[in-house]
Amino acid sequence: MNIGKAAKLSNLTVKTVRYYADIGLVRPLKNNSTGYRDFSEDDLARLQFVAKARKFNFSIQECEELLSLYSDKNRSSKEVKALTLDKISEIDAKLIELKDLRRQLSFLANNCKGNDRPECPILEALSDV
Amino acid sequence: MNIGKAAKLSNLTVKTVRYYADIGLVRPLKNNSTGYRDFSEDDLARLQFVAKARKFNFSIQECEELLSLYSDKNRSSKEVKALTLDKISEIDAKLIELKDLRRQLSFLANNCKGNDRPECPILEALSDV
DNA sequence: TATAAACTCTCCCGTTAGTGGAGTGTAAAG
DNA sequence: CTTTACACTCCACTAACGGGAGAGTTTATA
Repeated sequence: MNIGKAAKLSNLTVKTVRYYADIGLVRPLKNNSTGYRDFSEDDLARLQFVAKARKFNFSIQECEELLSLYSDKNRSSKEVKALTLDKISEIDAKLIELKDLRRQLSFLANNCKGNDRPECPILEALSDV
Repeated sequence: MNIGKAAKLSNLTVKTVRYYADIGLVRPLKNNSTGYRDFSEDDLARLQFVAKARKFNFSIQECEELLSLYSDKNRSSKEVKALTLDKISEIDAKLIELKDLRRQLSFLANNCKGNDRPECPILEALSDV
């Protein structure tokens, strides 16, 4: 199938699919006369897989690892689970960081009157070394 | 002062300070004979301000806005507070997204035995369109 | 059949906020 | 006087695409 159809069926943009082909995440055949890419059902499955994994915050490289595990019928579920747990840890770290940030910003915002006067504890905090 | 000192006093790398000078966030004088940048106390204050604001997740552009409010003695604290509240909303949105992601990944991980067998509900979920 | 619309291609630049390195010049210390 | 530390510019690279130009291809319509 052409790139437009592959994109539609995987919920990706044509640009993104072309990019994935460029970096070798999928390897569609190429029509010699037109230069058009020809995506197989397997290519489509990979695109759909990646589209989903990307939504789960997996990086492109991690998607590649997952894909190679996916196509390896002898893989152990252990490896996949490890990758997933790593990703959860990453998310946890980010959550902690963001919560802390939110706490600090809220504190500053709560102490700022937010009126027409220039006194501003937020700016004071930022300029305070 | 030279860039090394400015970097040290603002807890930034020399590379980063040079970058901030390149994009005009600070405008140190330049020694004509040596080409060395010469940072004033005011430049330093701006660097320190930005270093801190960046830790609060403000983008460079937002740092510029905050800086211009900072140097405007007639600004109203309202504007600064609005920027801060926007940032908090942004963080909230990210928190929701990450929590949801975590929930889904945990669910998958919990259902995956993580052993030497190939059956893996994580991969199944990713390949399931 | 002619033509217009829709689709595809490659190439290049821009995004964010810097980091790394090469090659070269300057200043301070021994 | 030489080594060392510091400074400079310029270029390339990062992640994951998006935008747009300019050109070729396929399909639909008049």
